[in-house]
Amino acid sequence: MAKERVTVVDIARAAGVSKSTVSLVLQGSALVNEATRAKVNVAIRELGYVYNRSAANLRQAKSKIIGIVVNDLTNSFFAELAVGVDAVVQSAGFVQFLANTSEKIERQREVIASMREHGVSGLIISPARGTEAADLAPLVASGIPVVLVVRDIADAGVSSLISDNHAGAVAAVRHLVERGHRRIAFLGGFPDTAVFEARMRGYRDALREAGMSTPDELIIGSAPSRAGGVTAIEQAMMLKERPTAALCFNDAVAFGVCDGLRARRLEPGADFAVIGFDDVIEAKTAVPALTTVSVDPQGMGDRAAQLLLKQINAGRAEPEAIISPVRLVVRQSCGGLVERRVKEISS
Amino acid sequence: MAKERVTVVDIARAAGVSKSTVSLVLQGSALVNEATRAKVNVAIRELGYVYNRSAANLRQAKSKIIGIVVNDLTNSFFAELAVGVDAVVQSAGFVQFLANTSEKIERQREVIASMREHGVSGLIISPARGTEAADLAPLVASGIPVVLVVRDIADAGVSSLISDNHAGAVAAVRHLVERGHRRIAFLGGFPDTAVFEARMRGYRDALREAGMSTPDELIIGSAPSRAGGVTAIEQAMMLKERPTAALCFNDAVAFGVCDGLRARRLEPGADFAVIGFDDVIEAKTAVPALTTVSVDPQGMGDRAAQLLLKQINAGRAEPEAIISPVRLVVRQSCGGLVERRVKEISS
DNA sequence: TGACGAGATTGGAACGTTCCAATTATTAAG
DNA sequence: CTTAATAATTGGAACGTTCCAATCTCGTCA
Repeated sequence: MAKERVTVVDIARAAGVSKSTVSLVLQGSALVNEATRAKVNVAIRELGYVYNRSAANLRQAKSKIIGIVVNDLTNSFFAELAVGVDAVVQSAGFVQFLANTSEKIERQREVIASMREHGVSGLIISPARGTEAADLAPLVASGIPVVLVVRDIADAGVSSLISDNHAGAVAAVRHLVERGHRRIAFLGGFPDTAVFEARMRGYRDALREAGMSTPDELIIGSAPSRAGGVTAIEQAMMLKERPTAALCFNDAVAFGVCDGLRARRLEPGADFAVIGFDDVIEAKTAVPALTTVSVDPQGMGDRAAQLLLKQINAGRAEPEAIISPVRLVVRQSCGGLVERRVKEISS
Repeated sequence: MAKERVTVVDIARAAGVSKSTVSLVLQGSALVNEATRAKVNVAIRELGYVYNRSAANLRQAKSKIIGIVVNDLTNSFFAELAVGVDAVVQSAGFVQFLANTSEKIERQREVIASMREHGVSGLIISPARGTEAADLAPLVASGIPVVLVVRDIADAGVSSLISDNHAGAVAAVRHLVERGHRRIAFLGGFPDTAVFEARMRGYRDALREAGMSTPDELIIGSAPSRAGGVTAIEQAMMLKERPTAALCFNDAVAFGVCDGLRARRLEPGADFAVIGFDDVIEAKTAVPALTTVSVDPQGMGDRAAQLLLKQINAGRAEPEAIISPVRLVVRQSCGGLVERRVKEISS
């Protein structure tokens, strides 16, 4: 039984008013009398009316849809980011298109086009590796607000929200130096990304500041995943002069490094210090709990969404580049707190 | 500079044809002459035309949007499920609305309503805890195809795709029994869910089949998360007669159980056998690699999307209840393969 | 009493597309 | 050369909403 669609004129007829009045109550206008508003509302409920946003946003240009495109939803950092965005966007009465690009530029192009066709009123993008300003040019030319997260793109002319990768890496390395480490590695990540570049620069600067050299052999790239971490630490342990500590590109790599250490019968925290980056949700509950640079993905999604909504409401806003502060969360994986840890667990 | 929207009549004028013809080339009709098609296409490119789907789907009822609502996107199982859905949905020319309910019924109601307003042509739902058939009634009455995943709802009258939880649990417990375990616990999960019920029943049936009793003290619920796993194993280790093995509600719990074991200086795999459920992506790379019942979330998302698309194309299809087969993937965390593992790593 | 203004309500045009029926141009058959 | 059939193209109505300008109904004030 293919039901006929119920439209505003149906409910207008049922309530004995005009469709204009119905439209007014739908948007909560103050112009309409309490009594008629009530009448209309019961008609709406009785007929099971569902609002047709396609029609509405054909008339007015504002769509109540925002798009979010992420490069790897499988990575829990991005999943949490999406959750953060979802929360604020939803409570602002918007709904989100979410698309996963799997780091494929072509896919990204397609989904952005598709989102434009659907009339999204703003876009949050965590760009795929290798995205260039030119890829976004038609989008920004159309005047749709865009917020880049996690990875910035030079000269794209849009807002961005990235974490303070340099400062985070500096803080992490300082901490390791204070703990007495002298051979500190930087493990994981693709060297051709801006994020890698920033974190690695922080690593180098902190070492230089401590009067230490930064031998290239201690910088070992890999896929930014758990599996990548395993291979990176294996490679590091092949060196004649092995490192005693590592700053990892991200938490996933750090977990992989822990796995790799255990495979060699080394206990992360006690025998080798490891620090991650991002502070994903598992970092706290892992054993040993991961010392990491907290980026708070959910909070970042939250802020990105706020920024986007602000720009949507403001019409044509100037691009802002926000650097999100970051803090080192010291837990057990970098050693030094071993006594406290044992005490906690036995209590 | 607020650009004027470019519409089909603009490009019709530019190409010297009528808007009807433009519409025809837009939908790739065979009716239009090659030469005019080409003319129209260059006009489209030159004017930077973007198709307005709102307008299109106001006229025709088919929307090219499907919705997916999940109860916890933070859990990588669901994130992977969403990725699986995204892949097939996208290559079918659809785009997905994704919403996260965080297990809140109210949130779920809102997002489903919102998706209906946006005219989704189908919905994949992993229902929040406590969802009842009545909650979905208005949705199914409207005739929109719905596929339930992961969690089924009795008498909802819609299709469902759930994994064979009972058979998976049976296989896992049989495996532990064959390895000589006699005290086997069931750890984690909320007891009031259908999934818990099915897995637990499989656990009981397999024990009974082996002529073993199933003391209630060995069944310990918790949040279905890593942290929940830690508390569950702690509780299990308080017992006078400790278990020597555990089937966990899901992989997240299993990881937590491993964490908790290590905190007690017990090595998962060697000193205590643990089996998970779901086979999330980290299960393979963890150390020890997790023995688990493989549910293949991405594949499940894939199949759910296929099923939904089939129903969308078929118009009004009969609800199907698909039980997705499941297999036990034996890795290192349940012991018995310890020698092989050492060999692998030293090679 | 008439004019005025505030408060409510309303009809109709407009948004950008698709679809139908109708038209024109082209070719083939008689 | 006419007619029929086929291939291309087209104008206009329709989809369900919003918005504007217009109207209607009161009560109030001079």
